[in-house]
Amino acid sequence: MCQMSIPKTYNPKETENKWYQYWLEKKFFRSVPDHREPYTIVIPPPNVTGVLHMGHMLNNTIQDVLIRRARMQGKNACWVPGTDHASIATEAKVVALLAEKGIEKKDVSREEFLRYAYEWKDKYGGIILKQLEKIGASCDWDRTRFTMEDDLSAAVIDSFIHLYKKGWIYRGIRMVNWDPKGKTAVSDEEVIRKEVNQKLYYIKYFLTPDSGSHTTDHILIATTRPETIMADSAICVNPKDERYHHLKGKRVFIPLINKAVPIIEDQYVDMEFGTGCLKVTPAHDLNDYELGLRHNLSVTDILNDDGTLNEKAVILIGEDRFTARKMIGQMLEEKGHLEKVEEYTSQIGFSERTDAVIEPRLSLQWFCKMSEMSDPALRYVLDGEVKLIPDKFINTYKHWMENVKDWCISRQLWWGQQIPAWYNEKEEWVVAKTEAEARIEFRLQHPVSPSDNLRQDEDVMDTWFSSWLWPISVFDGFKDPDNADINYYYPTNDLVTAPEILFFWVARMIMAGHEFRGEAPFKNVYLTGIVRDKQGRKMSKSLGNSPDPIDLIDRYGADGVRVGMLLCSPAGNDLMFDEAYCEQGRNFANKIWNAFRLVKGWEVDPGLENNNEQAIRWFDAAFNQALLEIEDNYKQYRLSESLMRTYKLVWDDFCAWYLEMIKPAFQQPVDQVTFSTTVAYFEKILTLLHPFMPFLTEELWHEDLFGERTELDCCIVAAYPMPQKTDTLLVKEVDTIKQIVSEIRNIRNLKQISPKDSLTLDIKVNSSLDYEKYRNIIMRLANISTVQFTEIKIAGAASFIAGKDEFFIPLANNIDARVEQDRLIKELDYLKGFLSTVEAKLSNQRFIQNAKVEIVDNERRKKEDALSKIKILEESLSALM
RNA sequence: GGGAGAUUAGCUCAGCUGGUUCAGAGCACCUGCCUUACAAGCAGGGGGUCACUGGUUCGAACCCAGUAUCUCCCACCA
Repeated sequence: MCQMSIPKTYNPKETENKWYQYWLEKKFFRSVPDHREPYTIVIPPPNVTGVLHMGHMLNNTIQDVLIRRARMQGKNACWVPGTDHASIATEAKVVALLAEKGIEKKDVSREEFLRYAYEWKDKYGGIILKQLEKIGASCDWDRTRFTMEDDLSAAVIDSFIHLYKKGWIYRGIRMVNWDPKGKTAVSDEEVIRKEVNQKLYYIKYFLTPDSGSHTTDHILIATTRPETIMADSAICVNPKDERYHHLKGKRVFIPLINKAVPIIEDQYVDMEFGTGCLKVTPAHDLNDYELGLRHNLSVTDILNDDGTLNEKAVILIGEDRFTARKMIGQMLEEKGHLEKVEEYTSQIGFSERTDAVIEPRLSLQWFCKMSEMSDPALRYVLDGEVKLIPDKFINTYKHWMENVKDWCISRQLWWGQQIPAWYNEKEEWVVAKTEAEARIEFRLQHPVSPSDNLRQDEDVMDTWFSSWLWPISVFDGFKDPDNADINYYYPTNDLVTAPEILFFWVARMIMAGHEFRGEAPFKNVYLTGIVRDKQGRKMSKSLGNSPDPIDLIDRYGADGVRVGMLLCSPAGNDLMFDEAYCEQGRNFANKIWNAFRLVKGWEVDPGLENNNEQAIRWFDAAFNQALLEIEDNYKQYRLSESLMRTYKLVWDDFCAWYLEMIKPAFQQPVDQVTFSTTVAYFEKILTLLHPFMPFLTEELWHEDLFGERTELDCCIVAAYPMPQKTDTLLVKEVDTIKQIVSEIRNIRNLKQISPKDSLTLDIKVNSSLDYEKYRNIIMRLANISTVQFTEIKIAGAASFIAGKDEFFIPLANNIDARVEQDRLIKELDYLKGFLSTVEAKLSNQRFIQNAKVEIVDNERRKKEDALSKIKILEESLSALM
């Protein structure tokens, strides 16, 4: 037989690369504006130096499913790929690379450093996009963008100037989150808070001699940061705190450096915490800074930008802040200043990118005002113009938008777009695109100031200040605001991203969309779950609990991994990933492969008549019913359920039932109608499967079973099936037939009758179902040699009821009357119990009065059904006795 | 400290407007099968106090209140 030439298992390795290349060659991913309806997704640009992890795998699989389906539905599907320059992360990597070569960042010029950075980017920048190809991502690669390429950088600069002119970007000294490892400021959103075990030091500050008191010679202060005592400007107590009233206006010495500072009073101090005394360190704590402003305190910054102590600290100059902390602890101990040390846990901020402990630091930075932009951005979501899926994120979004603070957008880095501000020797400055324009600006704004030796701001902008423009800039909406692409593709349709960057990115894109295009950048935001391991831990490099997606693809095939990924991705929830899901995906691919082998092996005898009409009609109905449910799930972005329904349609309905119904006996030919219809069904199934399993479906699509294909006749662009009217009655009838088949198989199992031994079946029909139509199907599926209709109960037979009808399998001497009896009694008991609950309902006057008519009618029907079944069972039982 | 969500079979989850024989699916498990498409398979089967306690209702997995546990987000308590 010819099927012998086809391997028994599907081999993804051989097909995946072949078809991906073919799709590329034939430009199926390419999209240009035309008359069709556009369907657009912009990729959340991965870090240019990144490698594919499970989060990407999930994210991009979802995008690919959506884009492939849209493409097959005849839309002009455009998926724009690209990468993000990720300033801190990339710069950190380049710094590390230089360090390996023994070079320090401060020893190279900006130009040299950027050369190294570009070298690194060119070497590793493409990796993640190549990896996306492996998963089958059908991006329009001709549109690949990079957030730091010239055009996109220009967009960043333009938007900066635009917002500056509006007064929404300003420069100022503020307390910022300082990353001492990256040596840069970061935004509030880039600070990750973690619970950390710390020590709470209780330190004695002795009163100055002129403050002498009869009752005390010192005041006790609790702090987690003893290394900052040298920066103390005051000691603060709550004015209501009677314990310290007598110390008001007195002064204490800072231990070790013996600097005198005042004791002040402020409501801010919590009397319950620690000793009720707070050391005020305006340079190194946001609250203290504000306290300092209120009380006119001096600000002493004792830290360098790398977190070491500077000369203002007086002692331990050059030591790292954490080393200094331990050393100060010891020194205080030695000098008798340390009362005690307690264990203490509290939340500490860490840098998102470098994981360094964030240092609150006063510095001169650029900020973007958020209040004007957050209002409209909030409205888009509240009005439903931008849908968040799942919608539980609306609340979080709202809360953030209503409490958003100004955005620190300057970074003390070199990798990124340099801030377009220009300074003269007097530190006066203007904002302008180029030095030449800056000079002009200077003459306008500072006519008497020198403007020849201009110097551009050293800092670059936050990466998110370029990625928030992404949906516009990838279509050159800044460079050429009225071009064909932006007019056609913008606003895009769906954005698929992780909830972690809802504020970082999504919210800001909506702001930018509104500000620069007057329109939100997308209609739907699908927020995926977080990929976790079986124990529920987030997958991360440091834990080493994340499988390599490429390795998974090697082992299970891209389709298998895609299916596995989606199977465990309930809409809106985190997903507990387990490789077993990939195995299930692989097995599914294999199942389809083997269904193909079966059909492929059939030979057609044109002389044969079709006697599978009912099966054929049924599968058509079953397919349509499934399709309706699948479509409904897609509409709600329940991809996992959409896939599961497809899975069951293929495995259960098509393979387990339909193919078994029509399958010709071994080495027997099949009739033409059955064959052609089955091939057509198979083809339809391939289209339904394609978004999930692009490679396998494309491979099968081109098998000659499906006839000649022209070059461009590919599954990737085949028409996606449209839901038709479904014959639901037929589906219901076949459900009954399936039940009958299962009952017979069950009898075989119980009586240990081999499936090879045929049986006979007698049916006592009490309903209106026309079993004649299903005679063939029952005979084939249950291996029944003859089906007879009977008016009376058959004695000495295994029996069961389906619907209202009775079925008998005569089993000569194989019937144990007792067992039969027990079975019947059990069923009877259940039915009687059920009947009594129904009757209880029906005899309840309040139920009759209050319940809807349909519900009451239904209960009556249930009662009748139960009664007639009970009657049948009782008769059968008495026949047995 | 504030807010949001969750809790249904061993695991991962559906269960939509309270009402159909409603307690489901997939996987896992158990039993029997290498039945010429597929053992990555076939057939059959077992498995649940719907977290707990009350309430509303003719009727609650579903609505309300409280309790417990978990997850996430936000927040400056040294």
